[in-house]
Amino acid sequence: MLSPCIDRHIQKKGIMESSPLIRKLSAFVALSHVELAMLERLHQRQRSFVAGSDLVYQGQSEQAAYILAEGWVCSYKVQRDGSRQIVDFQVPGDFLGLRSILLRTSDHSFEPVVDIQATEVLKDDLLELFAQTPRLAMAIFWAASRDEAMVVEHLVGIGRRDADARIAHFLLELGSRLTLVGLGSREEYGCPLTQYHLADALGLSPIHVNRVLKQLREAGLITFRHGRVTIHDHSRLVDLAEFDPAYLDQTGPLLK
Amino acid sequence: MLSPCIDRHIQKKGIMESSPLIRKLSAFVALSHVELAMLERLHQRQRSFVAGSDLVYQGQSEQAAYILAEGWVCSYKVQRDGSRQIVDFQVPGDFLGLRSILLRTSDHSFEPVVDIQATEVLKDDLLELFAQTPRLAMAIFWAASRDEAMVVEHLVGIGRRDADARIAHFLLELGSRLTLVGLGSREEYGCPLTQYHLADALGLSPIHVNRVLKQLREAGLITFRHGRVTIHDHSRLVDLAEFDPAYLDQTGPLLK
DNA sequence: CGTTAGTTTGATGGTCCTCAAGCACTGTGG
DNA sequence: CCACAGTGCTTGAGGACCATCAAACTAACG
Repeated sequence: MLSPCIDRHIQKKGIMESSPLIRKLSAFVALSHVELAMLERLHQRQRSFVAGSDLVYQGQSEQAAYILAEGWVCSYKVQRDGSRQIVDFQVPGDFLGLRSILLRTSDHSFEPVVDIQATEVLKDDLLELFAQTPRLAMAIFWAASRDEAMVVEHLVGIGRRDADARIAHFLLELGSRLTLVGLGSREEYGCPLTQYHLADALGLSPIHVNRVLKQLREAGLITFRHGRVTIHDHSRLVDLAEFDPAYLDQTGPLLK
Repeated sequence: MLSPCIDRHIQKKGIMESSPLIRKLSAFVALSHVELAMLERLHQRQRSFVAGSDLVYQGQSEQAAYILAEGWVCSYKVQRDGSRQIVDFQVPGDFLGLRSILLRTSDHSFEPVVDIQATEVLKDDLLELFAQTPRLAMAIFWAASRDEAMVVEHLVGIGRRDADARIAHFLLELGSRLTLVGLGSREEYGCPLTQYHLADALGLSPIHVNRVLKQLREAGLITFRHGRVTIHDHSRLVDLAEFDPAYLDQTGPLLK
């Protein structure tokens, strides 16, 4: 009667209080107990970082990645004139710096938006994981592919959508991502970003972001306020943003 | 006296007429003979595609990637209103659709800019390669990371650079990439793109692209004409574009 | 109660888009 | 040989979207 007991233990953890990463990867593969245990072992080396001071500096040449456990981070590049472009936000369950682990220098910086908890993952840990459990390797590669798809969609938004659609699309994407890891719903989610963050991410000025947010709010579509995003009319918002979540690829486990 | 002979054979191929992919990966790892042979074996299933008709359709769910041997391709997403955003261009030696191999649906389309030659790579071939030669897997993962870094830089360009700098940066990046695979020099390279391609890639209108190109030409910086890009004043152009090629990570073999 | 971070509003102007049309080159068929 | 259509490049005029400058307002916090 031992193994059922272990079963129940893991299942309980898996369903009740599983880490955001596990929830996310479960959208791709149904993870076995062994794989869950491997992932668990990865979560040693817990680190904390305070809001505002960078984790990784642009130009730094080190080889560590992180799994974000709690809080929000943004990755960005700064220009010579001081303006910055936020490339992406990381929410719990996301990897940080996975891409730059193989490039000679990190090509961008990470800044915690709020105080965060993250677990450090060394290059060698990852390579070992890849060698031992190919399915897990696939799952992590899937997560990386999904991250890149988000960057691509972001690119399309900045290149081809006007400010309204751009903001609407961005807030809808965040909603989907947070819902996947159990931190939001279709109607609302907590969001510690300022309007300046939105501006830096979307290639707009903070003033214009403010005006568009006001407009969306008064149109009864969405409210962005006091660290909370509330979606009043989901379908009209989707229509305005031309939001098609297919690129997020989170419609349920693919591999059994 | 057999193995030296083979040696010379491979070396000759390696230096004189090696494939663009091999030249590119050699910027990351110094490849052994075994690894070279593995790569060679990947180049079965040669395919040709004609300019204009898509390789992979947006929304298609299939799992093949390609290695581009000859010609140019662009990957793009179309909007509902018909405008399109080109995400990236692929030149010889580049992978196509490597990312979408794990996502349920391809999140973008590929269009050959000119007639192309490409070799098809199946998911399983790739997985087998990964299992057998970890160093080669690393090299391919490096190439994928580099591709993503280019998309990120592209994002920054559209978000934060004005039209002049954006075009200058774009043409400088192409020059660096082509030089790496032996298809260009610091001063010039062949380029089959139209001004419409530039517009679709850079989030500008074709009209504006034309005006800016004229301006850059008259300033004695760069000429984009008759399928050829000529860089007249490299350092001033780099300055205008704030071009820092670090993100391309092609400064020579990293792993011995 | 002053300071700071974040939000809000107004006025002005520039970059870049859209509409419109002419030009150059290439290939095609009468 | 020449009209022609098609593709790509070029130029002009007017206007939209969004940036910049300036400043008031609110809320949180020591």
